[in-house]
Amino acid sequence: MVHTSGVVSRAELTARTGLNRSTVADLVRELSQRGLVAEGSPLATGAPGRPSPSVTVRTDGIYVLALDVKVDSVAAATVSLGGHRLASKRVARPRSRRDISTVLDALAGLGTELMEELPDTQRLVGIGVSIVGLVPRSDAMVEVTPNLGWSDVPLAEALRARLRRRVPIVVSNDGDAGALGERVHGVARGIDDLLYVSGEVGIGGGIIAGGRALGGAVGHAGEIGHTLVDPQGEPCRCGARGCWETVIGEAALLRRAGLPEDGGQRAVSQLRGAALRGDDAALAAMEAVGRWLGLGLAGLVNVLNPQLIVLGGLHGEFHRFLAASAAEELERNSLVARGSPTGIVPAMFGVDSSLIGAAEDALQPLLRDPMTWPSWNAGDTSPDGFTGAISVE
Amino acid sequence: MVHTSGVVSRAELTARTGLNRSTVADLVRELSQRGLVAEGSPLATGAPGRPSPSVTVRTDGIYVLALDVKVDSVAAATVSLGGHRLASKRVARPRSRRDISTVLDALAGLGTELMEELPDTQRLVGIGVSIVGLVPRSDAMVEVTPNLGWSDVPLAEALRARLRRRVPIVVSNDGDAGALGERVHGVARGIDDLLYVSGEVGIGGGIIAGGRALGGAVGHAGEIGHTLVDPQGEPCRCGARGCWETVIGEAALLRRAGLPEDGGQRAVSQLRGAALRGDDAALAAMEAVGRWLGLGLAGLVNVLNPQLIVLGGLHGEFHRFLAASAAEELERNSLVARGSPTGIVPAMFGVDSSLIGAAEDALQPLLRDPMTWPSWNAGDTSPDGFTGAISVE
DNA sequence: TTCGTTTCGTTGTCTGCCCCAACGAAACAT
DNA sequence: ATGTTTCGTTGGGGCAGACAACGAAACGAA
Repeated sequence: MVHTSGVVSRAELTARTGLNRSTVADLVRELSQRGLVAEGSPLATGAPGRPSPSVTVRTDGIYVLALDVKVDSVAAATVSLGGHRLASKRVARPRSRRDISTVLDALAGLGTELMEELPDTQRLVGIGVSIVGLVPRSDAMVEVTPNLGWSDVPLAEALRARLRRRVPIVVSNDGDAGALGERVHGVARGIDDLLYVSGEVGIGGGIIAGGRALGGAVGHAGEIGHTLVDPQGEPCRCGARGCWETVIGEAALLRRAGLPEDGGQRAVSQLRGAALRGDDAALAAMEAVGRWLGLGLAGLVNVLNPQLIVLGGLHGEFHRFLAASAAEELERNSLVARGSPTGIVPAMFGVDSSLIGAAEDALQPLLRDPMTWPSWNAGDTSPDGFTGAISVE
Repeated sequence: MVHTSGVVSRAELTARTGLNRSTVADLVRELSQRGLVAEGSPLATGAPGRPSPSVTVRTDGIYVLALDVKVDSVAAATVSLGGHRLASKRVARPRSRRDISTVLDALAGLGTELMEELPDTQRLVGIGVSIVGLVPRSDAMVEVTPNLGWSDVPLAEALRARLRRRVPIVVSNDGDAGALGERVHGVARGIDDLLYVSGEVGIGGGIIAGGRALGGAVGHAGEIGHTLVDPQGEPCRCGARGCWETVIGEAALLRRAGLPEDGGQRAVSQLRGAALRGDDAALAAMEAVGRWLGLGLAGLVNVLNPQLIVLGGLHGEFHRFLAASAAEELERNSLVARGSPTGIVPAMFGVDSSLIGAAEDALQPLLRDPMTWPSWNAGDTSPDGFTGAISVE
């Protein structure tokens, strides 16, 4: 709770947990002794009564490394409790290069660089990786990434060998991580039912239902880019025909705007400029993609009834140009949306939602049980650099 | 756990709960004192070691009344712990009659009739109602039932007035109830990720994800009948165009088979007969509907990644005729299904899945906390007939 | 400024849930 | 007949968190 809020009064913790004042005091003391939170002077509320001391996350105790693999770029960040990015770096990478080893080397290099910036007293507790591809829940083997051309990559192992840190490495799907990031620290804070759409070259998605990530039987849920919207549509990379991705993906958007559909980031920049200038073709392309976006969302809203739809990546960036037509089409085509108003908002973290989500994933074990986790007092640095459980995943 | 299993050994309860033997013994003793379970002689297992006594649900202690409103029929059942139907009755009703009061009178009459069959020692603890329509999570007001022509019906209140029993009444959507029923006592027992499709006049659905019902923001999730499958398709009752329902619903099936599309149960019977005889037109209709079924399922599987798909109602009945083509189309069109094999099976309870689910809903408060619930020993029958919390919903 | 009110932290006590260990009982295997 | 395995039973104990009483720290009205 302190992690998601950043700062909370102890009284508020009491109210929100439903625990007794004494219990909350005990817990806060213990967390404080472990170097995870700090108690501060009361926040001026203006309300009568004795003021309650504030509890703040410490950003100088522990941290996690977050890594992100997209089609056009890789990124890394060091993230502390509270979701604060201590440092963050994203570098473009040529789309054509399919050599896995090179990508992983670059990624690990980025991560190492950022970790070395931090003082020795700050301790790494986990590594979270988000990648555009199917990631099963059971292990860290990435099964298929149609948009990268990879398959069956033991990502966690490969990164462990390069990073040489004895901490758990968790791998998750780009869409799932984005949803998590936006829910915990972004625009969807506190929202229990949300749909996150990450539009890039392909369309990914992440679903949070009833406050929990929807993973499905093996963790493959959320592949919303491959829902059918037009049985007579174009063939898709996935083998089917008329997938949503084929009408709202980057290629479709560029093509409609009269730009080269494999133009990559350059073409997207051109499109952005054109749209901002009010160029007719660009705006028409946006509007048309917005309609297909809304049409696909209508089906998803009927199935999932989310409270909020968060657009990440491409569609988040172009939210202002396509949200209106998407919302209109959603309203027209969704029985559920008519009875349960569903907002469509851009992601707070832009392309970095999944990076924040990956960090959150890596923090999970600590957050789930901060008390039995080894303590990170500045004093007791173990020679090994890591004293906790050494799990592979 | 005893409720879902019917009979379990105490040792198995220990293993499955992770609790201590002593604790389990205590709990079983208390449940037994409350008249909810009975301890029996050990089941012959043939394994070495001291045999463990069996624990059975008592079917003569408490019961719930389950009610079900479909387009063509209404049904009632009295259901005990363990999901045993003590009595059950379904009556057809003319589809044209839209008079709400008449339907509710008939339904309440059915319920009263079944309850009066039971001895006075058996105590009613709740009433569960399933209905084909949108039911918000927050209250018992049924918002819209496109297929019945009702809107904004205070169903719980109306039934309370007719049934005159002071127990909680819970109302839920037909699809959600069906999914629950099949999961707890039917073909999907113990499966944590499943999609239930109830094909009738309209197509309803129920989703269980991660072991919990997926309700969405206001409880409207699972309206899978209105996902888009063909933007150039026919208009649907819901206001959109090309909904799944328009190509796999009863009307579509009958039309393809050359039967009157509003022929109702009679026409469906004719179709069944024709299919069983091997009539070409009937089989071709089944096959075509199976293809559309699989196509729609492909999208849903991509989004939800269920472990199992349960076909209820019409499609459950005709499973043998359409499952093959549906499975083929699913495999072809779903990226997720290819990596995570997804079975398609008919519902165990046929049209009554939702009836069992409604009963399960009504049992929930008792199951959630059987210890603080008032005890139902034969001795302490209160004059009022109900001693527990008197909640409206 | 003073005093009542409100809200909160602190401390000691207590309860309920569950674990644990030792012992004996009831089955199977040899 | 004896060892092995699995289990129920009993008494003891630990721990999280509730509860109640007291004092402290703010605000508002006189």
